Amino acid sequence: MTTESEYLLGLYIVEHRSAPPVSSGRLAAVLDRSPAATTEMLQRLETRGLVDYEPYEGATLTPSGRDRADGLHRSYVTLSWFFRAVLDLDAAEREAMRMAGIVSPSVTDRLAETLLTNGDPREVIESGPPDRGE
Amino acid sequence: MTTESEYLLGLYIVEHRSAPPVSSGRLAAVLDRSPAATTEMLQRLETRGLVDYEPYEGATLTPSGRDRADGLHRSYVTLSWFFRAVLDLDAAEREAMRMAGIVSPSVTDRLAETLLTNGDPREVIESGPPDRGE
DNA sequence: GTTTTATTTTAGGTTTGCCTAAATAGTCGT
DNA sequence: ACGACTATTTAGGCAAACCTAAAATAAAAC
Repeated sequence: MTTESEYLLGLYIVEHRSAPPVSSGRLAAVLDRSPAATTEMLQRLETRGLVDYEPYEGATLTPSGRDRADGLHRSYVTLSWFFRAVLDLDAAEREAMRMAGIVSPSVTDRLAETLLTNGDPREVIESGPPDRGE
Repeated sequence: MTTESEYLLGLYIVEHRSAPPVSSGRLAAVLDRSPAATTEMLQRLETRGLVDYEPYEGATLTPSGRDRADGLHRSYVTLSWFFRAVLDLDAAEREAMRMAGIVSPSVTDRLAETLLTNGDPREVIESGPPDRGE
């Protein structure tokens, strides 16, 4: 299920940079996979009700997919922030993305809480686009 | 390569609880896999030079495998400590184990550094058995 | 020293995810 | 409207891990 998460998060991020649907090629580039593999996965995600997929057009997150992606994005932002602000690591963006799908919510939730309590709060949660109109 | 890591770390931990070699069944129980899957993996690890494997006996980490496992164990201890002492999560042992094989060393290294600098240092690095005679 | 029991291994099969190459569909210029 | 180009999809394959059931082996019990 962890690969699935990467696709969902990638989709989420791309959807917020330019309007959906997201083409296979675009997503493939972001995730560093072949377009063919990406198409295949998008089709799989559709059967799971997580995206709407239109051949030659691209994919759009369904409400259910967006839910999942939203949680992943929250984790991603938290991790990313932690890596940069606390561990002082740049270039850990990609790693944060990978990890968002792997770490259990209890960990990222607690991490976020801890950061907000002990650290500079502010743009932790709101640093990404948590939603935007259809 | 992440599954491989789990096996190496499991092997490392079991080797330090009772003397090697580690049987398939024992390792299977620790990693929550079927004995058959474990046997198969041990054979694969042998072809990669990471363990010595004796049928019906079990596996022993080679120097090269022990090197790898040692790094993983260091990460594991760091993560485990972080989860418990900073995030105040119990029962994250298993997650720490899983993550040790996934997080890049740069992250766990920096995490360890940061903990040692800012937190209660003490038994962070030395909390596990970092080595013991053959 | 057999037989029973427990463990380990092999056999056979499945799923997931990826890739390359070939086919197909859309798009744009003229 | 046609051809050329580009992007996407399908086809065919492969590798990694896992599982269950059956066979083999080792160890213990009698």
